[in-house]
Amino acid sequence: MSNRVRFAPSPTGHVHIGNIRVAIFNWLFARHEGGKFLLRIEDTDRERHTKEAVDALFDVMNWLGLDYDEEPVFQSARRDAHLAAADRLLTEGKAYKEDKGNTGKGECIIFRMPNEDVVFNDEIKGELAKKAKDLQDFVIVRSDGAPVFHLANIVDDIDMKITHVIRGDDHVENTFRHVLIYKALGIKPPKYAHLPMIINQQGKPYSKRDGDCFVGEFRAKGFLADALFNYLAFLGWSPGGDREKLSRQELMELFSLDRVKSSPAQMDLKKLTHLNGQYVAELPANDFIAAAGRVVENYEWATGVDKDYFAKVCRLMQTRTHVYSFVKDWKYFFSDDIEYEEKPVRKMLKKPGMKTTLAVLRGKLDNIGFSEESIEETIRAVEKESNISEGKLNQPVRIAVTGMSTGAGLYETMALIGKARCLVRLGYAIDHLCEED
RNA sequence: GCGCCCAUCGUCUAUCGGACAGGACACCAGGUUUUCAUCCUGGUAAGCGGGGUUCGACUCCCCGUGGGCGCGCCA
Repeated sequence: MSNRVRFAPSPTGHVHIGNIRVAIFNWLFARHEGGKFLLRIEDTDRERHTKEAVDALFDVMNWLGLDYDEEPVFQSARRDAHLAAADRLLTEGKAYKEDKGNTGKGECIIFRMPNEDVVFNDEIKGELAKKAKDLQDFVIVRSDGAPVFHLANIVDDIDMKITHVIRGDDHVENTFRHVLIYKALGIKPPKYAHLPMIINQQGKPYSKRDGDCFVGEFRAKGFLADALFNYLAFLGWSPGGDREKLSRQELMELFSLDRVKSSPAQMDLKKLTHLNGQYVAELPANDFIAAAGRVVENYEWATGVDKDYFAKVCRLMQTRTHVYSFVKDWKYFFSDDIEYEEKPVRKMLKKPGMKTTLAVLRGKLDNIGFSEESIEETIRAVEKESNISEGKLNQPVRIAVTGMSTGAGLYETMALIGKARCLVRLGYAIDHLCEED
């Protein structure tokens, strides 16, 4: 029989990065093995399960290309099956009823731990064992009649014929109990593989307070699904070679559980950004234009931009856009109300003689055709006249024209922005940013 | 507290008893670009500590230390 794995999230509205990585590993395993990747929505925690939360989950999975093979199973719809299993355990004496702790809430059903040690072989961590004395009886059905996670999870896995349970490290302790339930039910447990956790900058488990912990946030910031997928696949796993940028197809072919590490991995935003930049750079120009266009819609300075002009800006900026959010710095292409970086202004513009030099340059630029070549020639000429070494005038001009110290090639940028605007900005810099000579 | 797990450059990792411990991100330096970004080259940087086992340990074992997880009528 072919392998069957499942991703079994409890939808809360936001999909956590750690959770989605579990989904990715399950997906990769299934696709590598030619098995089935199934989805089960564990929506039994009534108060948090909403239609929106489930939709958000589907949306994220779809975005990342995590396609599943059969209709998703909703755990809430399987209550009868869970309860039937509990009844069976009850009649066979493997569980009992009790008002645990005399709460007055009524009787719940409690699984009776057999007095025996438990051992299972984890595909990643190796043999894991637990002494009988370290395990206690536990509730499987609440006094209000609702099945508890441990029971529901197992009964569903059995019915879905799950062969490998690939989940987070935080479930290791549960597994000892789960193995015992399987045994009580007379069913052979699946194989288990526990993935190391993802930790934050402080080396602590990722929490909601860390920011950047939901898939939606990465998407909103302009990370590409393929890049995030690639990056996450390499957290806690590596194929062993020197390559780190791998296509989904390659990842699928290379993936195996025995190369998953068992120590936790820290998320590195810089590295993700770098990887993402590589993916962005090789995007077809039109895809980039379309995506950047969607981002730019968020800024009033880009309303009503000319399509051709925008395409030209994109052509200039694509290779230096590591993440779409960088588009926020494109304002100077579209508006004269630019924001100046303080430090470069101080360093490059507030220099003795700069005011005069820029004024001379402005005067000359006013009389040329404003092609890339002529702009360059003019700057060179002014440098010579003003006794400035070659190339040293570029940065001051860049700051004056764009407000920033980095960007695309200066001449291309100026030519694109256009003569009129460049002159206005040069004028502003001369009057307001330069030091009096 | 008890139990289980984990431990290589700052970070992600390779190594599966014998190599100058390799790569990537970040960082630094140089080169290219008469500017910026890319790009190229080079560099800094690691086996938690202590015992064993062995001819030989990052690798195997034990003890510490540090960290994580679990010990719910949450999932």
